[in-house]
Amino acid sequence: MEDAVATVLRQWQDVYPDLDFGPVAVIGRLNRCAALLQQVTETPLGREGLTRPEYDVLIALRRVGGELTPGRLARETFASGAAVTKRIKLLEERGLVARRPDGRDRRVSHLRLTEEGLALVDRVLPEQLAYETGLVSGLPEARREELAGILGELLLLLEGRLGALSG
Amino acid sequence: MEDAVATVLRQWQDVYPDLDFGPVAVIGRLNRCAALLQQVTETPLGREGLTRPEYDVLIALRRVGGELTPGRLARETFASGAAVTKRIKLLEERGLVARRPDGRDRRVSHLRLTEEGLALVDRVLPEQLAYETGLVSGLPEARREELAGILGELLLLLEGRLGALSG
DNA sequence: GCCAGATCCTTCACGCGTGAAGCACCCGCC
DNA sequence: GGCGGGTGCTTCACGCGTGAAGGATCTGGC
Repeated sequence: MEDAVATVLRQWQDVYPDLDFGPVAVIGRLNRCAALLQQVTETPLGREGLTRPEYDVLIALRRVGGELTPGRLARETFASGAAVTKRIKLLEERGLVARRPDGRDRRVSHLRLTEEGLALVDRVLPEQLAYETGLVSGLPEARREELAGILGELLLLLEGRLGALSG
Repeated sequence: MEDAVATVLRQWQDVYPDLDFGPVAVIGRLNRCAALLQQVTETPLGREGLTRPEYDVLIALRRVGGELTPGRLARETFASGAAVTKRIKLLEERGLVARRPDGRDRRVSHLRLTEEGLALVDRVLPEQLAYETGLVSGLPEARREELAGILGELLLLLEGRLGALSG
């Protein structure tokens, strides 16, 4: 029994026997895992009427425990400014997030969770966590830690590399 | 020096000391790695005027070595039928892909790479592969293989789980 | 033969993210 | 003190993917 990417790799080796598809074994699987996970992890959030990116905004605010400016929020959730503007708009309309103008700099505002937003996160986050635990629970504990460790190394590399490219 | 997800995990442990964020260490990093990689791997393709999904269509046709129906192509690239329809349309207009009606079943058609499409793939794929090799080359060979292995296990699990959910 | 239901692809309306442009505002220099 | 450049957010037009609906075609049972 092999995974979908393993099948693809065998096909490639037949087509281009001289090329090394090693990176595809990593990157292809990474992309595929992420795609499946994103598809699936939206399911429990969907029951609360949230998308993943919206949830990401809410939990970013919860995580820092205080207020964030739109710009900080964009950096915190790895999203573009324009995307954050739209998401904030929706979350504000739903009463989950509130805005407070800055006294000194009138370009910025400060965002925080409302009572309702906080309650939502405190309710949903444990559920979501339990759900995600179930998704990876097929992998033994030691294997999961190994995976998290190597992904951490890779992530550090990629962040460095991207930082070098974009700024 | 820690990666971005490690920072986030520390914040979470302060906010909810009783919850286990183990799955986030895996899933969060996976998503973040995939996001960075997708952003970055489009760069060399962009020089050829291709998006990642378009490239995926082309290489799927190259990989199987023959013709594919739109439906097969959708399954092969893990995309929706509607998305494939649009992509085929563009690739046809650019002369990279050609369509041949089926003699027996007039609902379907068979897609193949044109000469030009084949030449494009044979030129771009090695470049792309070299580029991707560079991206993961910071990780030692053994570590990469370990990563590919564990990701394969996880992928197999997720594919099984998703298959169970969706049919 | 023919009809019901299944299959395959395409079309449609819509939502969401994007990069570029726009706008308001702050700061440092002269 | 005012002006140029920089910063922070929002708006805009657009592209792309999505799920649902549509339309054409095949197939099996009668």
